[in-house]
Amino acid sequence: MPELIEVELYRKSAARAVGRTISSVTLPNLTYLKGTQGLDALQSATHNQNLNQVRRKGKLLILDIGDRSLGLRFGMTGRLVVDGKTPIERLLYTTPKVQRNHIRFVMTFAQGSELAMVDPRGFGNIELQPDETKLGPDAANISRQELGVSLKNSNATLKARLLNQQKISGLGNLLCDEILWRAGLDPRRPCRSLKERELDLLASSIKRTIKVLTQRGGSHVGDIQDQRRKTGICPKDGSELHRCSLGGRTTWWCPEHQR
DNA sequence: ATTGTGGCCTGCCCGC
DNA sequence: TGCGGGCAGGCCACAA
Repeated sequence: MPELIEVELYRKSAARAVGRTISSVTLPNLTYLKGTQGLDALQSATHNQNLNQVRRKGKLLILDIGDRSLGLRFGMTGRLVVDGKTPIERLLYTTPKVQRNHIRFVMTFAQGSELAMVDPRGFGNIELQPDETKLGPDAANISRQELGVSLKNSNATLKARLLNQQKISGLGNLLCDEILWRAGLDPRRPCRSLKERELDLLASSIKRTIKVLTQRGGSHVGDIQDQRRKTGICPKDGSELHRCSLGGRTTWWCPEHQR
């Protein structure tokens, strides 16, 4: 469940390797390489090149290498390990143990040490020159006006739209539920039904929730996280939370105050 | 075009 | 006790 908050931690962790020279990359399973460029292209694009910068857009971590870019996607269970350290030991829905066959990608530096991706379920991938324009504005920086554009004229449910990385990037299932719970908005609402005042609320809830959960240390430490289960109770008003599937993801919300 | 669904894959938990 | 089914959710291919 690496969402924007976790990937931002990965970015900071990877930043320690900026300025190093890449001596080799290892990809135990070729299916982990996504896109049109093959292994040869990846190797020649990285060999003896410098890691110039590390950026993030949504859940995509971007390594600028020489004059190329390499995108890292972590799927549900992907962790970044830099110089043998990972900023997140415990990830929801997966084990903290590092198994050899879960190592999906290793970048070795001439200066020593390495940057690696560990991903038990293998839903993540890497891609040379990922198309960053496919991603909507980053949720951590999205403006009120951009949010309006992302949601307007859509019949999709609010929840599904917030999960759509092309419209707004970086939010995953847990963050979405927390954001909507805090904003008091029903996740099943069609986007186009939102009033201006409600969009204001949503925009500030996105900002606030990301800030608070970043301080707490992850997407999984929201106020309703412990209640995302059968007979879970709304921490605000004590109502029993409802559950349904929206955008293909399990959604929990409070029928009392989320309207 | 837009929106919804299923499947990828592994590990954990629950019930029989 | 041990096993198997269900579930977790990021993302893509595909369906309606």
